[in-house]
Amino acid sequence: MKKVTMADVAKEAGVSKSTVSQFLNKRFEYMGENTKKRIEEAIEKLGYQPNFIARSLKQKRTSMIAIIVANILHYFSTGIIRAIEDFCRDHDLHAIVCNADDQPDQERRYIEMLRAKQVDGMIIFPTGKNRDLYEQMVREGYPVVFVDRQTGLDHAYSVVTDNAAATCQAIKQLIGQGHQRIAFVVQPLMVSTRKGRLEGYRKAMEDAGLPVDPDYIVESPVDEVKSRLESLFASKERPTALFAGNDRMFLAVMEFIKEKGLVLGEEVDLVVFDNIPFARLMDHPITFIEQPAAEMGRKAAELLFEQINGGKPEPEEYVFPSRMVQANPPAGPALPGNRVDPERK
Amino acid sequence: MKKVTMADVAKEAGVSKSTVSQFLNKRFEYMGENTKKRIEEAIEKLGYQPNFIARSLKQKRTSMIAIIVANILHYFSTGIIRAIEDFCRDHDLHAIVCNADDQPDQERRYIEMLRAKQVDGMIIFPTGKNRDLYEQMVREGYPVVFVDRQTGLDHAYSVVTDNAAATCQAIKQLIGQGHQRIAFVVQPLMVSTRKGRLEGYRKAMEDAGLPVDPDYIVESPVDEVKSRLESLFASKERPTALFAGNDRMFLAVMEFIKEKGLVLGEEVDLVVFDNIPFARLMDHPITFIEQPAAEMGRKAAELLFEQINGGKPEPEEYVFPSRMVQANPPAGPALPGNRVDPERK
DNA sequence: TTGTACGCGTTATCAT
DNA sequence: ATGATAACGCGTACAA
Repeated sequence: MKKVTMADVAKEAGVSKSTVSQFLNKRFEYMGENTKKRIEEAIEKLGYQPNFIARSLKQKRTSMIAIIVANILHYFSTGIIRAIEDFCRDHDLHAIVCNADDQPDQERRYIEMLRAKQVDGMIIFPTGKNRDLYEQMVREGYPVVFVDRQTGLDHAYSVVTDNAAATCQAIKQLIGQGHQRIAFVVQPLMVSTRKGRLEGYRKAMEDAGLPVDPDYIVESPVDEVKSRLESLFASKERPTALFAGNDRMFLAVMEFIKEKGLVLGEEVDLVVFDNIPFARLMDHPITFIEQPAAEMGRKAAELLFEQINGGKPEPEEYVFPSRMVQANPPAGPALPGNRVDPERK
Repeated sequence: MKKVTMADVAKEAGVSKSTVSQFLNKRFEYMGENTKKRIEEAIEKLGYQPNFIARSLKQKRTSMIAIIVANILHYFSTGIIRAIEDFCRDHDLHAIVCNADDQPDQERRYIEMLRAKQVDGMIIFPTGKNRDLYEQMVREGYPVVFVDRQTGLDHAYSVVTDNAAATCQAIKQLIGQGHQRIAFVVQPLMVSTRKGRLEGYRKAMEDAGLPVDPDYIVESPVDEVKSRLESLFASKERPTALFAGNDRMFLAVMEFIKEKGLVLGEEVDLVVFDNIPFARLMDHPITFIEQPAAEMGRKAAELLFEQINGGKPEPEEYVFPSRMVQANPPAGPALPGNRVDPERK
């Protein structure tokens, strides 16, 4: 019940605290075989467990890093987290995960708390609204890596995907299939990822000489998407394809499609930025843009690890490519009625 | 860049460390207005941040609790975690999450590490294989709450659901719909939840006077389920209904159903223990058994909190009821061809 | 009302 | 090879 300390072990083994400390830190070079054994036995007998808190106080390092994730509900986030944890397991680090729930205040609270707790470094999915904090950390040389979203800061380490390029490619594929009215459904454009994806959409449309109708750009919180789509479908010519900005948008869009009784692959095609675990269960063709979460998480962890150990990795920004994944590629005829043959223009 | 300590603040403000400490702990009772202001300014000027590590060492409490989850991939787990985090936010605690990945060794590693890190208590989804460790913690009076699964330990706090009763009810519903050959698909029966669910299945079958054919009890790791079902469907009379032991089993079972081209609600009915976020997107009728994750998480956090503060909550075991949720209740005729009218026996 | 001095459990630096 | 002692940054009697 009582905490047993190094001093207890030392007394039990008939040696001094420092010798016990040496033992624990595996500095056996000058240690006699039998003192070693005596200490071992004392530890065993007393059930001694070292106190990390005390060690951290002395060493000024906690062997803990923190992951501050903007929203843990994204499947992509958990993929990154798992990769970081794997890295940590192999490098004698421990990761603690905090969920900002898309709220900048929470993010700020966590960052401040974690620095007070002396975590050795952080990997942050920035909400985007705490630039002053981000900047301060970078300026002070505190180890930090930004993931998924860009901060616009100089000399900040970041790991992101090619949002614009991947989206552009996917939209071009839709256009190639004959789609001309493509709605772009996205959460409020506060963060770099969403802006990048929109940019890719714009580029694809413009490259194809298609108009970018602002009405087809549905910028809305997740819980309002259905009604926004409802009005879009009521007031305008219906889009023949939809782009969902991430996995949570996808759920909302799917609910809309289901309630509306639309048939995917016939009345409407769908592209989703993000992969999801149940993609294979979908009964209809959908295109998912998959980001390499595992590689990204690993790279972020590596970058942080190097900084913690005093390194200055180069380069500072890593951009990973995404790839398209087809769920249930359509087997039927090439051009359902709602599309325009791109050759027949 | 340099860490600024209480001593620096004291010097800057021209007072002593203890006065600064009083200030930080809001013991203003006997403090002069102007010393107070001077300290405030000094803190501001130096950008002082208290060091939690040092505080923890002194106070023997870290204000951190740990959640050790058997497998974070379960949707149910994340629901519980979120509820615990909410509670912590309101009680000046911080929760750190560790994923044992269903591996008892990992669980053991985490538990030992976290105790060394002096976390104030733990909420554990036990893998089931570390009884000695669990028992030791309970015996030492270390604050701990077990969630989801039972340990079989006396005087251990636990929060679980009525696995047997809920399963029994769901199976009875299937039987009431005319099903007689119901396959029970579950991961290896190492933990109490799975055993409880099987017990509920058995009871429902026996109560209805139906045979419990061991071939219909498919006990298998997730990644082997498909082939196990394959052989079952090849060698025996096909089951007309399936029970999936949890959400991951559900994914595997659905893949099987899809590959096999079976039509849910017609050729086969499905009951799943666990709810999932995309239940509403399913195109076919499925019954989900939903556990009250939020309430369970909250209760677990409360039980832990009370223990940390020296309380001995009563009772020790909390059993929460689950409820059935229908996705896409069938609108069509009551008795498709593959079922037997229960009245016509 | 404020300051002094010690303890928390460990590691680091010297001695021995 | 091992031991004595001083940090680490904070909280807290107790003294002033």
